[in-house]
Amino acid sequence: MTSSFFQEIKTRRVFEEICEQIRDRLAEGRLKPGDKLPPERDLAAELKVGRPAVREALRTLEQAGVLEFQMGTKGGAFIRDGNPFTITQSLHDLLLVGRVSVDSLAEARRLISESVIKIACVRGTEDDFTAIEENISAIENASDLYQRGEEGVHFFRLIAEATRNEVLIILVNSLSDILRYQLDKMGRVARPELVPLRREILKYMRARSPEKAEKSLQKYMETLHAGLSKSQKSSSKIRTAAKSVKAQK
Amino acid sequence: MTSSFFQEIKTRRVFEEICEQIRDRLAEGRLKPGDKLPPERDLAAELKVGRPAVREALRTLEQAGVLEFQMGTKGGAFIRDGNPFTITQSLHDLLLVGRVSVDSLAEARRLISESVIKIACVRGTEDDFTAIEENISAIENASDLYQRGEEGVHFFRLIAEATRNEVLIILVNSLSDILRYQLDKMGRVARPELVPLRREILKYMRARSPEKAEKSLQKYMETLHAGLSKSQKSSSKIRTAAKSVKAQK
DNA sequence: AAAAAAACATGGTCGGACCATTCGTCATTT
DNA sequence: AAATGACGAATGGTCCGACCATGTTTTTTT
Repeated sequence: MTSSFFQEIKTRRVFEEICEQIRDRLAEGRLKPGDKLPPERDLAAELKVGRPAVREALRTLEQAGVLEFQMGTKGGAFIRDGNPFTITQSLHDLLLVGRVSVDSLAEARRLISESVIKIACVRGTEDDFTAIEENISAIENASDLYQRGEEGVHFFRLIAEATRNEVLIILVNSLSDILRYQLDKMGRVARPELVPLRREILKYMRARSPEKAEKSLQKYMETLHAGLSKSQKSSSKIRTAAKSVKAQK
Repeated sequence: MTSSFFQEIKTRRVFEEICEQIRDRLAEGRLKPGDKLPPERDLAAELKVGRPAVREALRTLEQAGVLEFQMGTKGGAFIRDGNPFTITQSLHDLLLVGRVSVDSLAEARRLISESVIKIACVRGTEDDFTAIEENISAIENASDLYQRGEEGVHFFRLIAEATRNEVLIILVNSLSDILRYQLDKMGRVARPELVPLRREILKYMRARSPEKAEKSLQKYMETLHAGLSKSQKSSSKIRTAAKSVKAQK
């Protein structure tokens, strides 16, 4: 007999049914990004449930990045085209409750980035490389360490975008945002030794040399993550990154 | 003048403040997994807000995988140790609203798996390999295609677990669950040609040969994902995977 | 002592009310 | 006639109080 002969009994709550119905309409294509849901009161009447149940369902879907709200007349709940920040939030929550470590996040970023750069070498266009070049200049000319950090995350984002793979872009961005926040917490430091490496990476991308670009990126990552793992000892100092991490539009 | 001279005005809603306070308590270490929050009514009184606002906040945190609820006396809201399923849900929602494609999910899984197996070759223990061996037997002896699919996902999970990296485990599981669901939708097919490949992968893992194991995995992935990209044309048939995908405990 | 029933605490749901924000309309002013 | 401002309507945001559903604890009954 399999271990799943009996399945766990879970009381279905009203708001869960509502969520499922809305997700089903999405899957069927009867709801699409940009569409507006009926007013809460109408929805409640139609579903024969109370308004609080509807609100909890909509709130859940908002947190999931499926809905967004606008107030006032002509306001309401709109289907949005997703919100990659939910991935960041989820990963950060897993860090908060100790389910994942900073080390594992850093390693995941390193591995994914190494795959990403190889693809970016192949698929990147001259426009991508130009954008990266401008970003590198922006980093070098950054007026302060904060701005430098912002542009540093952007550096990874631009490389990921060159892959044209939405999932990789989202993952790289989420991991970068979280790790940058963790690095910031233990004090920002200048890393002038990274300057030549960035240009080296770009050079190899333009030369369409995945292996060399990957090698350069590995050196880059090594420098970037140096000292990160020490943070684990003071995990109680973790702060919620949601306040500082910029939402990914 | 920078483009961020004016910053967007965002009305802070009450429930958002409550969420932030709870996340802050988590970050400070004053709340830990297993802890129980005060009853909703008490929380509302303490925060000088209404019970609905508290409920919406708790609901949001439940959806985020930070809280779980139990009913009855001695019930309440408990801090849980995270819920990797939130990642699956988020990625699936992004697929539902068309923000990511099945192709990009498949490619991401392929790339991450290729990195994962190399690490698993190095860090895997004999226990890991034994578990994988038993899994392979389970796949071959599966009574039906459904069970075979279940065990097939488990195959990836076991390899990922050998890396000892929580983030990689979660990502591989999430991507596998979503892709398996997509594959199921277009009809399950037997793939006997995969049988020898699995044993080949395991053989190279035991031999600690990352490159050879990766090569075998690439062949495996190629077969597995064959025909997946056609699914994009009928994206309207996407169904919510939440009903079928097993929660990751 | 065991079983059944009642009491209780807690989340789940409901209905209604009122506030806050936004947009459209229309009167007022210039 | 055009800009300005006041008002009202629609909608989400919040609150209150009540009751239901569930699961634990206590009491009562057998």
